[in-house]
Amino acid sequence: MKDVAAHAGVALSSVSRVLNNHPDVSESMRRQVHDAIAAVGYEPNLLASSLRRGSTNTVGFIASDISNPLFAEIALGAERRLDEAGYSMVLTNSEGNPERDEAMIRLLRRRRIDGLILSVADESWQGTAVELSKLAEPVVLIDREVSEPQTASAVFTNHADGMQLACDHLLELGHRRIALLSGARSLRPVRERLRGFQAAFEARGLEVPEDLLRFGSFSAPFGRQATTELLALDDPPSAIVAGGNLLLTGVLRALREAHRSLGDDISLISCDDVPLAELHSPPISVIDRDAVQMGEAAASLLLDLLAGGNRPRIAELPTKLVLRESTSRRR
Amino acid sequence: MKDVAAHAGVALSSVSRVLNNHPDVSESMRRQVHDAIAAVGYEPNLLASSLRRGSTNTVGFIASDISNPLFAEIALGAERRLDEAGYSMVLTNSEGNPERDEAMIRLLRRRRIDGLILSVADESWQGTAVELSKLAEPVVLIDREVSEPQTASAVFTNHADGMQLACDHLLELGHRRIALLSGARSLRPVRERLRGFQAAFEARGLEVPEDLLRFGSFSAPFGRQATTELLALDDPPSAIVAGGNLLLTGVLRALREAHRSLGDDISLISCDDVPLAELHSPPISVIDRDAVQMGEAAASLLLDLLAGGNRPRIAELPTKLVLRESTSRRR
DNA sequence: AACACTACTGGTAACGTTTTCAGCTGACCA
DNA sequence: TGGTCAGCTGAAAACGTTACCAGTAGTGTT
Repeated sequence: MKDVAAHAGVALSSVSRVLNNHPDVSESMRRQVHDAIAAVGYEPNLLASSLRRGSTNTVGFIASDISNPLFAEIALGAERRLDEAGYSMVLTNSEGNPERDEAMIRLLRRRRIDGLILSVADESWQGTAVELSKLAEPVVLIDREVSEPQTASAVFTNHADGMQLACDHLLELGHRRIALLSGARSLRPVRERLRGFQAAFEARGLEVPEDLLRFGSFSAPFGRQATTELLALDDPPSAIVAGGNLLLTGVLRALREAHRSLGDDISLISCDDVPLAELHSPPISVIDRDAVQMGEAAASLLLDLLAGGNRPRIAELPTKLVLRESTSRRR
Repeated sequence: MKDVAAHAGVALSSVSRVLNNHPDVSESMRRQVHDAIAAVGYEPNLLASSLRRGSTNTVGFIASDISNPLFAEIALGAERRLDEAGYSMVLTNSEGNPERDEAMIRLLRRRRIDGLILSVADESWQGTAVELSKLAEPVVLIDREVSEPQTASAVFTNHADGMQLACDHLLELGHRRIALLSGARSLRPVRERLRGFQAAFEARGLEVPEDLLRFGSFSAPFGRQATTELLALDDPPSAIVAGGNLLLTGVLRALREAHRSLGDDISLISCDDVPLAELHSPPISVIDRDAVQMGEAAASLLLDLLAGGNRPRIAELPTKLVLRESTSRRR
């Protein structure tokens, strides 16, 4: 910038004014400086600018698993919305590890991000709460409830509704032994889905098959192992609800290994629509939601807080049941 | 930091020395300062630090489509390796849009990243070359060849080999009318796969079925449309090779719509192993590669350049053919 | 002719670090 | 006793911006 100023024969501050298109700058000055910028090949230093301004125009996004297409879509939606508003987003990956969550929050805080969108790997992890409490900037949670920043906004999915619908559909088809595979109970979606699951049974005065509830992790290996165990029970389930696309792959592997015919021997509903569900034969029913829209909603809530809206807000997005051929009347 | 210094009754520079554990600092000083840091609740400002040091300890990663699990895995591998080396990675998404590539390179440059890993959306896009040429920091390309930074290292996949193997397998099964669906020719994998495809035919003295070659984009809609068109030909293909997981979903939709039975009416091989390929019925043969390893290799090459290795290097990773039941003898 | 006012410009002090340089102490040695 | 040296510490100058304040020139007003 000094070079530019010297080359244009003007003061440093004038260059700055041109760059930030401040109103108090004459047309001739503007031209002069722009010429000098081109001549010198000037490249602004955003570090210095951010340091001085006290804001980075950057928001952080911590995903718990970026290779899960669901999170990728959420990130996509958020980035689009933020981009429109002139913010840039830095995406990081905790790989489902709460300690990485901690480290990422700390790092982004020290990088002086203006805001944070995240979906923590474990809601009850203390370290995460500590790091978040040290963060003065606005926070938006994605499908998570944590104690610490009471000022945080959040975007929730109405998992309970979708699950109740799905479960009700299975009950309608005559299924009673319905299994539920899900992640750890320290995650909101897991608790909410369980709530919907129970509600469906209770609405009909039926007892919830507690022995068929499996809470482990949102991973393929867990889905496979849990399914194998369930199928080996004396009184095995006639229907399974898988709580996510990774669990689904595990379930399908286990079913294949056990030579069970989907939709025929056993009914299946999964959560979140992925190509695998649609293109499987038979096509698999899912409880779907709009992930891109979730990301957009999260970004909007954050932008609201960044603009000075200091009351935290909650956005709740719907789920919908997509029926395909993986569910059929109990034989 | 000033507060810390005041609280500890020492100089600013001493605090800095403690923080960067410089050798010239007494035990008592270290304790004093650490106590003050805890008391004051000091939080380092990485912007200031980076500005002064002239390095950010950050590398950028520009993916052309983060919701593609393949890129997500590459990013994962890269981030792990960089993390070990004390670098942090900021991930951005060009959404396959070369103009976003440009904008992202510019932004990261101005943020003063120490290095860049990227897979440009379009190798022949001028703007990208211009932005890259202005970047003094080391660059590693992922499966791309671009003119500009001659100093760039790159990690390539041996697509030609895998494709030749796949194609040879189909020829062996008696197929002659083999279609190839792929992305734009301005991408290295597309050219290389075509090369392997042609090589397989030429090795047997057969003519390449030029009318069955379709270059569009790595997207589901293109896969579907191209497949539909191919099936409607007077002399339709008896086998299809799909150049990626998104194309695959399009192909499968089109086949379903046309009521063709996979492996029976038509053979299919896809590129990159995804759960859909393995769990489809029948399971789909693929040309596979290790995406995580690609990311790690890219990071290693970059770290090498960052450590002062100024000769660009190329790493080539293998592909392997995984045969499943989507390929069968031509009837 | 003095004045106020607008429209612009230049100088300079921050922002929060790191790094260089010089200085101060005490120990050791001749 | 004086000198060298190691071990530590403090002061201050950067890094590249932005924002405040003061100033100047020109215009219009009374």
